[in-house]
Amino acid sequence: MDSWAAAANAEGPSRGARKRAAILEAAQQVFFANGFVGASMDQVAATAAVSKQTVYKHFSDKEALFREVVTNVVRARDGGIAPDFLSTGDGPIGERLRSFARHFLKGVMQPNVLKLRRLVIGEAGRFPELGQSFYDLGPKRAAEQLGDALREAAARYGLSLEDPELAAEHLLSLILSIPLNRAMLLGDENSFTDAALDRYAEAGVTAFLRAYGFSDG
Amino acid sequence: MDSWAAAANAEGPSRGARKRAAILEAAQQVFFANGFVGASMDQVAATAAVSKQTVYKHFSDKEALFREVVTNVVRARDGGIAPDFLSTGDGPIGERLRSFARHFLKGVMQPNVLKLRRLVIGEAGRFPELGQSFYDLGPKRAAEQLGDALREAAARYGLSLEDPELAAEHLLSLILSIPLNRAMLLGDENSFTDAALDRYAEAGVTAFLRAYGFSDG
DNA sequence: GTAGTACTAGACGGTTCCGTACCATACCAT
DNA sequence: ATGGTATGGTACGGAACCGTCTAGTACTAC
Repeated sequence: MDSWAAAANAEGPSRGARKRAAILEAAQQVFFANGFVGASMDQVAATAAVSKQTVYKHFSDKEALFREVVTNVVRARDGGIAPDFLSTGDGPIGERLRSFARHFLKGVMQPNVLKLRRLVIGEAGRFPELGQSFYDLGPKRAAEQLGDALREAAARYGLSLEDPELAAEHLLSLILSIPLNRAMLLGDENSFTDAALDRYAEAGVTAFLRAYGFSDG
Repeated sequence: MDSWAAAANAEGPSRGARKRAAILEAAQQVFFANGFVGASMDQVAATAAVSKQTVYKHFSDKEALFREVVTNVVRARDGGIAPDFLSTGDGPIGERLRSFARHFLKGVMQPNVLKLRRLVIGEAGRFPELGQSFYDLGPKRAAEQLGDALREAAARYGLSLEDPELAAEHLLSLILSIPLNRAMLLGDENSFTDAALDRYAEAGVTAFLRAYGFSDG
């Protein structure tokens, strides 16, 4: 009879879980648009089509909700970057890096990731631990994983990388620093086409290959 | 008798100008610490040791004061970067770039500049034109000026730079992307020593010279 | 069906904040 | 000295917001 109940009984999330998810998504939207101080709990409740009481039944207060939103998005973007790079097996280093760079840059430049980054930077004073989480699971992880991959690749090419993680950070800087910096300061309307991002990826990889002595291919 | 009045008559700023400056400095401090929404006008007045009435006599409202603070700091850091690079005359390109890189990185990583950047990024949605100003007078100008200098230098070395501004942005990325990214996300306590910054500058310039075919020296 | 839980809708106290108003006081040119 | 102006101290209206509370309603499990 009740298809909702049936679906819920079969496999769907419980009512509470559904409400909770709706609140988190609404809160993400509101916090992304207005920042922590600028967002109001009434606005979150209204956007989630939920009573304010329900919001406070799921999250103890505004700060807790904010932390949940941020760590939620950070975790969603988790999983690391290594697969992107390693999946292409053992082709020529240039193509592997270019493929990785395009994919990675597209990922980092997604609107939600940009909004999260702006939010975390803006609230770095109020929530230092969130900045730390973002850094550890984002740039830090990327540099570590890419550094490992670069060391292997360099060995295969008979090159010695004395500081693979620094090399990785240089590569990441060359790839995404230009568009990311622009996006941070100029807002979301001023976004990039995929083709433009690909050009930054290509140019960054090309410069990196020359800087670190990899023969292009 | 009245040394203040005498000084004021001789050369000092008027009383109004002094109050205005005090308000701007206090507002800078309060906005940097709490963001636009988080800062209160009462706090600004108290920090400036000034009545709130006086604040509103000099600045029409909170937004106007905020804009003044930001454009003020942006202008203070104006003057461009070209002098740093060009002043060293026509020595070897490697040394000129290393000297420039150390100086430039130290400038960008000053606490006030970092705080301003965080503030502008955090409020980019509310004040897009401030992000634009910051970008135009900061990264944009730096890339343009450095691009010009690089084109000249390349010509002298018999190299052809097909896109000097991209090369300049690559150099700037290599120099400051790593510490700047960290500083944005991890807050001010986690700051860098001058020696650490110098290492980033050196490593970035070294990578750049190899990437763009300049013989090091 | 029925008990128990989750939810809705709205009001409320307490607080904060913006921008203004009022009046007394300190400053400044003449 | 003195009149006019800038400022200090403070209170106030109006609004927003957080977190709580109260009653009534929908849903879920048994």
